[in-house]
Amino acid sequence: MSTTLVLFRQDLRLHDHPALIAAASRGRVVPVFIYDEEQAGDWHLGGASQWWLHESLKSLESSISALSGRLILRRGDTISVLRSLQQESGADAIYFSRQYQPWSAPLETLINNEFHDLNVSIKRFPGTLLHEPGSVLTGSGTAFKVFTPFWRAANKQSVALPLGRPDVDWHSHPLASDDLADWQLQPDTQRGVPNWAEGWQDLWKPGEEGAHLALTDFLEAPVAHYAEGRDVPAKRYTSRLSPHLKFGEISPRQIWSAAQQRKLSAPQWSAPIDKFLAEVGWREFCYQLLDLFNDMPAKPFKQQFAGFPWGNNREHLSAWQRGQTGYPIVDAGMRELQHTGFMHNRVRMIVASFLTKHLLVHWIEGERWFWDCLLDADIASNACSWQWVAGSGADASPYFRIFNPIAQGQKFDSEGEYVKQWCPELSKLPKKYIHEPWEAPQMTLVSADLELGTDYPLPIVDHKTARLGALDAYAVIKQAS
DNA sequence: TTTTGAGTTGTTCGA
DNA sequence: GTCGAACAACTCAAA
Repeated sequence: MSTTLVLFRQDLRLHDHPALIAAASRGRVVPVFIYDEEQAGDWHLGGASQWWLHESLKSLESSISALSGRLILRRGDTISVLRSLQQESGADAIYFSRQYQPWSAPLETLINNEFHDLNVSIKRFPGTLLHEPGSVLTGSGTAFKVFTPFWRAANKQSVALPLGRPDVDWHSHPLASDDLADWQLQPDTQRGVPNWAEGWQDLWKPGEEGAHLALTDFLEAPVAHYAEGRDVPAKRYTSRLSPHLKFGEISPRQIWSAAQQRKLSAPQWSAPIDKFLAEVGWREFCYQLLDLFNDMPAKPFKQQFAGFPWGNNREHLSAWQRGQTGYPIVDAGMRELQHTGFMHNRVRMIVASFLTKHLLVHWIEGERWFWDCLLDADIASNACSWQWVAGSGADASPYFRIFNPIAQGQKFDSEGEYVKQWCPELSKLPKKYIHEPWEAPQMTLVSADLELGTDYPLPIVDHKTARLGALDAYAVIKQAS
């Protein structure tokens, strides 16, 4: 009887899991998750993501327990842990889903080398992307660097139907397993750590079941309004699937398949459903770009940006991080991020444009902050999106596209609902001034119980001046290219 | 090889 | 108040 170690990584699900299916078909299965803090180097899981990981593992643990199995948790160096687990369990194979982070391929090679001479079969399986990097190419065989043609070409390829959950003969040997709580992935108020994740339990339902609920709820009705609604941060017209997808609680092809079915049952919603799928397409696009350019998280994709005159104003960066820039839509977004581990997509663009263009702070600072604060922080999407906003990425936003935080607020949060939710000190301000409180007459401020500079900051930079400054800075790039 | 058309999400200015 | 043009030129992808 064969025994296979299934190494769970960012694929914390039991359905549509090719590695698990293959393992189940050959005999007993030992499900393992290894918490390796060194593996990703600078890009170890951020705080918010650690919270989610804890919850997601708890969920996977209980799903496996319900099927009379036991998820083995171990902490430490992946190779050493695998070596001892293989010995303890007598496994003759190790299966896992392929991952695409820059540090994943080297690790997979190490695993191969480690077990090569021990007669342990190492196999990796797809399951994290719709299209493997390298499988969607231009006519001349190169990677696409523009999204639209990439997605058109990708859509000409078929996507297989998702697979079901296999019947698994779980290994019953008493292997030692860590207690999840000992990993201290979450703030521990008993140890005096402030509970920055207060209330997150009510906002999110990590785990495979929660992922499918989110998908079903979204496709049930909100998706109908997706095309325009996704731009309104006060409304719930986005899927909020990103953290589930990041941890692989749901696979992109499960999403793809459910969306295609929805197009059949609600053909009138085909357009917004395709719009939604294009966002899944962006995730694919980002991963194939990362595959093409491993340094994406730290280096500009466009060479000429290496000499960009970024400022390094720590006070500006700190005001941005704390949601104290004096621009309500920016501050609301940054506070939503702090309080929920999430930020609405439209607002992500606004705050990112503000940091990189108004404040001329290097995009990598924003990338790092998002990495720590976002539940859905994903190495490919995060890096590509920051570079897209900054202008240094593939298919990037042109340099002169500088979001006006006042106009964006007025356009997408016209009633000021979103701002009032996250910046309660502005809640009595009439909506005429909600996106530019400094324009309000003194009388209005008094009756709104608001003293600018005390209750809420004055703008840390003037929009018009900052915009011109950004255009100047980008002129340097023009000359360089 | 050369040519041609197109490219996620915007803003400002002036008619 | 609304609308179109300018912003600036480049790179990509396909014919």
